[in-house]
This record gives sequence, structure tokens and C-alpha cells, in this order.
Amino acid sequence: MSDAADVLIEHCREAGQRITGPRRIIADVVAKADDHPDVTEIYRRVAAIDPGISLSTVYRTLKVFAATGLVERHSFAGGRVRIEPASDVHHDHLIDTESGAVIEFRSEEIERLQALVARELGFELTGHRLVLYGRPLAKVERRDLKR
Amino acid sequence: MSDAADVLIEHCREAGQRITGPRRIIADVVAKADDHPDVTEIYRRVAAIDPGISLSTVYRTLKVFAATGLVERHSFAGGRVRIEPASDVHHDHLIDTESGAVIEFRSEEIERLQALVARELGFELTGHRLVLYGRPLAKVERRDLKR
DNA sequence: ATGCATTTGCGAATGATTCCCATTAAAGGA
DNA sequence: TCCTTTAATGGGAATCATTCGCAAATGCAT
Ligand SMILES: [Mn+2]
Ligand SMILES: [Mn+2]
Ligand SMILES: [Zn+2]
Ligand SMILES: [Zn+2]
Repeated sequence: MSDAADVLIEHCREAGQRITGPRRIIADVVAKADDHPDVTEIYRRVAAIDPGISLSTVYRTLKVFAATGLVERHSFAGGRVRIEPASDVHHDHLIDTESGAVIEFRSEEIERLQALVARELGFELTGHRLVLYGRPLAKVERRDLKR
Repeated sequence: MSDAADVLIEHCREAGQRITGPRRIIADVVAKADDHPDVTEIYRRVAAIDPGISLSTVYRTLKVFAATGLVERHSFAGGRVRIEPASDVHHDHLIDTESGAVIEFRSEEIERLQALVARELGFELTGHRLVLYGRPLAKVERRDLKR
């Protein structure tokens, strides 16, 4: 039981939610996930620990965690929602279109420009979704980067 | 039958697709749509012209149009796909979280930074998805914009 | 006009997510 | 520890958007 999971559980309790067996396990699985798994994958990992936990409960619990801000739900291309534990520092994602790998990044400038663009349009930016899709550069194509 | 629709039909023909009655009508409806409608809404508009056209055909035809690059499919929040006729100049969207309105914008700088970030990560940017969510500023909050 | 490959309409099938509800089990106090 | 209250669970049905399968209809090149 990682301490990251303990944090999830603690926040959960503070939000007035009951701490149940399934929730402990789901919190643990989510806290350990560093690969943006989809719900079915989380269900698999949870079931490996306690096969009695239902898919319904996984969905419900993730929704509770998301509502409490403990978990983020992404919808990269392809129907199913993907999950990651909420991180203290916001980041966006780049998808390797050849391998499907998810790379995280943070661009201070893009973040700032987004808020600026929104304000120019007469809005206060409340959120955003940015996903880049890219093809890995061959080694020889990378030479110009080193300079 | 707008000329924008004719363009769709013409590209469709060049792509080796047959020009059918349903396709003409769907092309016309899509070409006129300036509000990012979902598929069901397009179906409604199509059915208002020819009630015999099926939802399946609308889905299939939109897929064909999208594959040929005539139509873009967005997946803003909320399950269903939303459609817009492909425009010559790329743009991104800001969603007014209070009204649900979709505002279009284009930021040269953000576009450039995206490519830059991708390259720094070792990728050639092949696409991206950017959606901003914002709350409309009250008039009094806008004063600092005029400067 | 004829023949054939594409399209279409309709209904069934899918896949992800949510809903329903009888049963189980936290939480808090006696 | 033993109740009481009430939220959470499991399992299955229900939803919703989208896709499939296939016989019938229809473009289009000849
Ligand atoms: Mn991430
Ligand atoms: Mn648009
Ligand atoms: Zn961001
Ligand atoms: Zn863009």
C-alpha cells in the first residue's frame, strides 16, 4: 500500500466518503499507475488483487475520485477514457503515433498563451485540453537539435 | 445546393467515390453547417430534406468525407463526435462553459510552439488537438483589455 | 440499355459506461 | 462490542453512440 494511495484515501475520507476495501485497492492501483491506463486495465489490476471487486465499482470509484480531484480522466483518440492520478504540476501529453506511447510535457509558454488567447476572446480560461500527435524523429533527423 | 457543397461533391468524385442522392444532400447540409453539429443533428437536417436517408448512411458518408479530408471530426467533452466542414485555414476552439457555444480561434504562436515542443521531445508534430474552456468575462472585468 | 461493383436501409450487434436494486458493510454512538 | 443508519457494492440490465451484415437498390462505365 503506497503512501500515494494513503493520500488518496485520506482525501477521500475528508470529502466525507467511506473508506471501503474496494476503494483502498483501487486507490492503490491508481496511485501506482504511471501509464495512463483505461478503466478496463485498472479493473484487471484491481481484480488481480481482489477478484471480487466488480467493474461497476471500479467505474463508480474512479468517478468519485475524479470528482474529488484525485484522478484525471483523459480522452485521447479512441473511445475509452484513460486515467492518471492527479499530479500537483499540470502537464499535457504527446502521443507517439507509431507506438501509441504517451509522453508528458509542460510548456510554460503554451500555458501562458492559452490564457492570453482566451482573455482576448473575452473569456477567463477555466481549463484546456492539449494533445500533440507526433512521429518519432530518426536519429539522423535529430542532428539540428543539438545546436 | 451551395457551391461549397459542389466542392465537396467534386472532391468526392475525384476520390473515386460515387455521387449518390444521399451524398449530395449530406454534402449540402455539412457545407452549410457553421455550428459544429453532432451526427444526430446532421441526420435531422438531412432527414428534413429527404426523410428516406438513414442514420447509417449519414455515419458512413461522414466517415468517407472525413477520410477524404472534406470534413473534420471533433470530440469535445461529452461522448458524441461533432462535425465541421474542413476549412482551408486550421483553427482551434474555445468552449464557453456557460452557454456551450463554440468559438473558433487561431494562434500562430501556439501553433509554432507546439511544433517546437514536439521537436524538443524528439518528434515531428503530425497533428494536435487543442480545446480551451472558458467563462465569459463580465463587462467590468474586460476593462484591462482595451489597453 | 446492360452488368457489376458500390451504396443504401434496416435491423442487429458492439463496446463503453451508467443505472437499478437487493444485499453488504462502513461509521458512529450506546 | 453491538446496534442503527445509510452509503457502497455486485451483478445484471439498460443506454447511447457508432458500426456491421446483408439483401435490395442504384451509380457508372461500356
Ligand atoms: Mn499524464
Ligand atoms: Mn471549427
Ligand atoms: Zn496544459
Ligand atoms: Zn491548432
